[in-house]
Amino acid sequence: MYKIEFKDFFNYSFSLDCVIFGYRNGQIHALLIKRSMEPYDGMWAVPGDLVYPDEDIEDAAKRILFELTKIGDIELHQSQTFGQPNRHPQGRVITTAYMALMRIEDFKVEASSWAGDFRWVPIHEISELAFDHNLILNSTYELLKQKLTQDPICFELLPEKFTLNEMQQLYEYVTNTEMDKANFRKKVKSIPLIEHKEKQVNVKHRPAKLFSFDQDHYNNILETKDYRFKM
Amino acid sequence: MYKIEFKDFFNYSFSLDCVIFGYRNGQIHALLIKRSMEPYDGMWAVPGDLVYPDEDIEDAAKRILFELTKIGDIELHQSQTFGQPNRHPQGRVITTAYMALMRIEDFKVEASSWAGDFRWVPIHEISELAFDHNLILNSTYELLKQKLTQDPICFELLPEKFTLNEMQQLYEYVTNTEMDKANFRKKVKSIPLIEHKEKQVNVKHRPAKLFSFDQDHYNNILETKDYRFKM
DNA sequence: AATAGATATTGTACTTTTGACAATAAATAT
DNA sequence: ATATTTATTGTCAAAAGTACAATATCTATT
Repeated sequence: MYKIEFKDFFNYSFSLDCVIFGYRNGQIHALLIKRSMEPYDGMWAVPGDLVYPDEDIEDAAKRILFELTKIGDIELHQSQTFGQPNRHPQGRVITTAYMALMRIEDFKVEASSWAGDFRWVPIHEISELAFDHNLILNSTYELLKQKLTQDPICFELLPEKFTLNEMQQLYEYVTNTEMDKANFRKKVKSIPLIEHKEKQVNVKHRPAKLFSFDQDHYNNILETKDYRFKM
Repeated sequence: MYKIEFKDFFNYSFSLDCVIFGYRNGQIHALLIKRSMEPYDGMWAVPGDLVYPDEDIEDAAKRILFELTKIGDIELHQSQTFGQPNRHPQGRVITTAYMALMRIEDFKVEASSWAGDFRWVPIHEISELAFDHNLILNSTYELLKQKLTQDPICFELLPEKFTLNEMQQLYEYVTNTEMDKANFRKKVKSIPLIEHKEKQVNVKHRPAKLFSFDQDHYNNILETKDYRFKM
């Protein structure tokens, strides 16, 4: 039996992986990058990076996200932590996954940030990824689906102004069930949304009313009513 | 600006903290240990330990739990990961919390395991703990409360055979609301429980029927019915 | 301007679930 | 036998959920 010395306990490394989901064409996509270094050179992966020695992990997740997308001030949800001893070929690296949701059209490429290529890939068309990233991605997608039924986060995926049908399609997609329009509307009516006078444009039929979600407005309403989001 | 070298990224340490909840006298308790070494010598803390270099983190959580309680084969739920740079005075230690639920009466002390003292402390009477363990404990208690409404885990806290009133009291405790007996029963009736012919003994009134939860039985029923636990 | 086509939006009737509260049942103690 | 105490079941109205029908409002076409 070998003896473990104290210094052996400071031989770990710690990384973060940002699972970024976006919604487009009725499908949830994940943002993947193509690795341009070993290990797993050339393979697709969830964007991640090592945590700096003096950096808080939540800050690190924000930094990585900003370096990649130039988007700050976005909400991050901690997902799970993965620590199989052999998950990284170059040493003991434990990783925590964070989840972020964004509108794909808000995403602006910044050449400087990542050497390799990147892609939005529909969640059901993702092939083999580097490391244990398939596991990380799938677990985090499960978290997303769960959170969508409990918290008003679908609005982070939908356009700033959206129709109720767009919202319904998103829920039909993630739950994989068809829903009745009228009944869906009844349920949504209890959510404190902002109702615009504007309507859809460039459609060749009756245009739908546009709605949006405002966190402050939502919080204000919740102080008077007691309402719990549930879908 | 200092240059970070590759080796600096392998200067971390990684620990696990096991938040163990038990139920007794109508209150949720957490198992705490008294530290008998620096740092925070003499303070109470959530039991935790460093992860061995070749050890999977879930295995580590099971090991720690077993060393402490001699209980194996218990379900562990990953809670959150905490990584503030200064959370450990002796270096950069990132920690993942795991949650375990048990019946306090099943707990057997083993002198060999932990030098210091230990205690079951009611969750609302916990004072200042070592490290950021108050944060860890509170966050994990929130997770417990949330899981209790979604998954059939209350049975890990209740006695093997329990009455519906005992179950109701547990839910009244965690939600901090009084519930109607009749309506609580109606809700519980849809959960596939085992109903015993036995009744409560040593009570000076009409004895209540005893129930228990069996995971296999539960899973079997779920294959035919489509039922989703919800409290 | 009238009409067809398409989707948005509202309404209605029925079923299921929830919530408040009353009534009955089964034990112990006197 | 009766009082006491808690267990368990029943009832009824309100609320929420479900299926489906009816109406409204746009564009495109004649």
